Amino acid sequence: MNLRELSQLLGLSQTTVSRALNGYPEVSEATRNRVQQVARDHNYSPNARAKGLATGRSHAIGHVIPISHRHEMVNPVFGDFISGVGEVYAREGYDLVMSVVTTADELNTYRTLAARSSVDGVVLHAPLMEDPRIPLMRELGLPFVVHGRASHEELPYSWLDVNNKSAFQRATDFLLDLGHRQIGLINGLEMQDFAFRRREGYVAALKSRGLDLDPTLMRSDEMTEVYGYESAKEMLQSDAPPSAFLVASMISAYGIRRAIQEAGLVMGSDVSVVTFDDDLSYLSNRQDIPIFTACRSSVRDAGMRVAEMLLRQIKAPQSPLEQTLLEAELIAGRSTGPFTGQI
Amino acid sequence: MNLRELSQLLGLSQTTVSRALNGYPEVSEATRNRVQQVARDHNYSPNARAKGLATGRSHAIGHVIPISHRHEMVNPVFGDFISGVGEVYAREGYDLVMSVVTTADELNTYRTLAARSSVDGVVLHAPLMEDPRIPLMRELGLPFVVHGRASHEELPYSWLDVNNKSAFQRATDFLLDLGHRQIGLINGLEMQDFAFRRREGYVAALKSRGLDLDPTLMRSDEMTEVYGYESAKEMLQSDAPPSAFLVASMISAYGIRRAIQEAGLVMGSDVSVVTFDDDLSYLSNRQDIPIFTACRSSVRDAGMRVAEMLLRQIKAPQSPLEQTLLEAELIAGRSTGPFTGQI
DNA sequence: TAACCCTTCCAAAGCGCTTTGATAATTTTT
DNA sequence: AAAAATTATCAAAGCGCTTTGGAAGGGTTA
Repeated sequence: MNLRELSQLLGLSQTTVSRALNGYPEVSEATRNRVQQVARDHNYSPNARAKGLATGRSHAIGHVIPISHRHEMVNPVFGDFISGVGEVYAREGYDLVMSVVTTADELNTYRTLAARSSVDGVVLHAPLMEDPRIPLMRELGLPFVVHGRASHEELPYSWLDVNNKSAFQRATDFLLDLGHRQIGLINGLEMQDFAFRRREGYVAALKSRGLDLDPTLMRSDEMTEVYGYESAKEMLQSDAPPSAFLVASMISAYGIRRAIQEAGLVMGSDVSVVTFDDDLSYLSNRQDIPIFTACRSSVRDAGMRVAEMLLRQIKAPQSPLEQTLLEAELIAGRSTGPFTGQI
Repeated sequence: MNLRELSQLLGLSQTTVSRALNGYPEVSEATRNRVQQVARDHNYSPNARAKGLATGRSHAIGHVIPISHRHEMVNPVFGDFISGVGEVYAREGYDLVMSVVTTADELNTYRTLAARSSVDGVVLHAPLMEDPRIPLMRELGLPFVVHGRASHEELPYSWLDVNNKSAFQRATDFLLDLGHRQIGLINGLEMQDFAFRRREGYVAALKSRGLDLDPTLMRSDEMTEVYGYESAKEMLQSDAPPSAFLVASMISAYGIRRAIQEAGLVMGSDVSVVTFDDDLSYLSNRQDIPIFTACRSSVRDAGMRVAEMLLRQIKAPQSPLEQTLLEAELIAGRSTGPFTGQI
């Protein structure tokens, strides 16, 4: 069922039917109702490609997911983020077009996306400190919003980010206030902007109390369970083991907890742990009393906000760029306690 | 840069340029090379919508992700599966169109997808035992492949599934061979076909040795860490605690391990655990010796195969339906050992 | 009654591509 | 050398929609 058939069925022109369905005023209420009714009865939906060709927009948003071929990591955060943006897109009638590409093809994928004009805008994920995608998007003239920030980017752009620095600074302060002095930092890959900023927060907190940094207490890698486990295990076996850990992901926190238990220690009394909690649905930390003390910021919520920002920008291209900085909550759970000197 | 501009630039007709770029034979090699060169120089890619409108196909595959609004769960398996299908789509020049919808809207989303003809085919996720999507897809005439199976569906359809029953039957046998008799089953939601089949495997193994089922040892729920923890904790506190657990996901297995450690027991000697391992990149169980004894089947690999099946079907609609049954490997790790009677 | 103005509808062009059916240009066959 | 076959190119139609620029029809006003 296409527009021509539908209009013949109704004894009206395509013009009138199109206007009736798209809410234009120059059609009487009576005909509009009749048209809508018949369209519904025949389960008519306009052909997406034809509509797009005529209007010049695709009503689709692009998400490019790079897979490094060394270790095909799919960030677990990704699912929840997508579910957040996806909900908004669905509500607003936009499609989500995803391209899974190798990091080598990434920039070309954006070029092609723009050249074929298959999307009206894109969301940039996991920015590096200096990210070539941002100037590229400007060059291509494609609306975009960055989830995160690129510290070294000088020109303005739209972004939404969690205040990673203040979150980790507060978390570190929290541990310091509990009396901990040896705090292990189990960070994500520090080429990623978020991880770099978290480290800055950790460093700032220590510095402001005049404490020295101990490089043996600072790790940076892909945030798996095993990484958390191995890092914590090694640190706990050292001569001056940390009495607390600050960790960048729930999954690695599980690993740290395992290392603590395996060492015959108790998390929350012997060793404290503070984690960053993206509030993932399958890795929930939400109990009566949360298992982990954590900086919490829902990545699903971030996805919804990013989507709204981008759609606003697409609908009103002249509107000013938006920047949103979210503060993570620091929620106290069972995994922290005062320094006991037991370790 | 569009086709008209490009052809003017070349002093050729649109026809010739189009044929040159699409590999048709009725154009000389000399002109073809010239056309391709100039197209590349000007970064020309044909407009996706115009091409789709002209050819009648979208070169896109739909994935509909339902979010139950009770608890906005995004299955962690999802990310790896998407990265698998996405890699194949990218290689074959297809887009991945994702719709995140509430379960209530799900069927209508498929209807709309078909009516607007925005995709050339769809992948069905997480089938129920009796799944209304399968007859609907037939009605809509949209090519589709199911990841999993629907036990109660009678007519043939394309699917790819892991042999969940034999996997859990082997796993149960493995535990029985080690001397365990009280085996806790921490299953997924049994309205899902895969979970139902896993349970069948567990039941079959017990029955074939003349053992009775103990309903207090069988749980079914969304597979979170806390679910694994709570279930194991309760079972271990009972009068006749299990000496082994069979669990449907790595995440819940983490929870079980935690409950075991917290009870002062050692996983792998006091209590054995076998899990299903989807080989997720961020939850890797791949060590020199795997942490968990597990039925392993890579969901990323499954995604790649599903995508290949679907694209084959789209390219040759008359070709017969394909059914693929994968066997999971049973890999021995550190989490299992002979029954000691210590529990 | 004529002139004018809304309201309601429509014919036709255009979006950027593919593809059909011809037409020139060249080569081969008779 | 003329006829036939092949090669290389093109003009134009069509995919299904939106949108521009009218044009009827009915009601008001002068």
